Amino acid sequence: MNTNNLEEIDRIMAPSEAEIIAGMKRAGCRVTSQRRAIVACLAGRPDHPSARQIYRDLRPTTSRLCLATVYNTLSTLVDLGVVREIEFDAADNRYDTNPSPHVNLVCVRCGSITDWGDVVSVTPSEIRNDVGFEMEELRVECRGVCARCRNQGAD
Amino acid sequence: MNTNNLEEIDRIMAPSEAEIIAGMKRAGCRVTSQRRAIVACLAGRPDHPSARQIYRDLRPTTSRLCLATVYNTLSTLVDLGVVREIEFDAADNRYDTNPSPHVNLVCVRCGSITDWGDVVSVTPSEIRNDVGFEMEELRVECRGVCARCRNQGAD
DNA sequence: TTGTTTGCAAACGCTTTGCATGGAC
DNA sequence: GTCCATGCAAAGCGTTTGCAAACAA
Repeated sequence: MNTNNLEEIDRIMAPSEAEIIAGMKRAGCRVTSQRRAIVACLAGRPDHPSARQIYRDLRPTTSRLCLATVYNTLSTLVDLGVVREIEFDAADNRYDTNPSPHVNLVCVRCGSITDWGDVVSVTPSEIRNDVGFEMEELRVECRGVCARCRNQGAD
Repeated sequence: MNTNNLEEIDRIMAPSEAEIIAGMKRAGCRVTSQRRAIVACLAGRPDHPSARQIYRDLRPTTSRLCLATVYNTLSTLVDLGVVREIEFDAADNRYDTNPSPHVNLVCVRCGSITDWGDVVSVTPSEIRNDVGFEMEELRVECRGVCARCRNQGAD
């Protein structure tokens, strides 16, 4: 299987805003207006914004929001397992609501991160039997130049 | 092919201290005592130390060394293509002298990073034809618990 | 001698924390 | 009414930078 439409993947696999909110309530978290806005912002977009990006996007329309709250909320969502943290750049974490294994295509020029397909070549049992390492999560990051940047810069 | 002895991989694939020094000279870089010490420290070990770890290890035996120099030297080595930067944790970059494609086994308990095997499932042409993304580098990071930590903590 | 590299210290950017206020339950 | 979440500001931490001194070539 090789699904090559990333928006389709997101629509099928990623939890919706309502599902995330429901999960938070189930876990005993309080659903504040700020958290609702952050979840809506994250669940609705196909890219993988950083905490700062989310803050900048939300600030004009969200009353009473500070950056620390964005960080705290994202941390909560990561703990809930509904959001994945991508340490793409040492100085800018990105967040992803797509829990299925996939390749992150990271553009080194514009910094965009998009999803692509799935990865099945590395199996937990293979690694465990070999070196005793218990795999919990697989991150595949493909660094390069995205189509848009390739078209813009003549390189 | 599946080479499962990571030390063997390092010995075969990773450039030696002398090779790295030679490469620096070839590129017109000056070989200072600090740079020599940093290269020796990095080339001789199978793990993937951070800049701070290198600094701490070298400080007792290296006269006149500061952390900025470690960062500068590592940056130079990355530019030369002889060292790879691994953004494993948002607040602690790791450096790797193994240029061949492989899986980084990252232990979420002790922070150790070891190499494992090779990865061939994702091909640049496949991605290029699909979404126009020009792949330059593939990073595969497997997060989990290493054998030593599994044995220590009863989990 | 020349120009790169170093040490030092300060700056920088992202992230976390402490505490009083505010709001969800 | 309780207690968790927020805002604010300051601190924390890794990393980078500016500049004069040191040193490889």
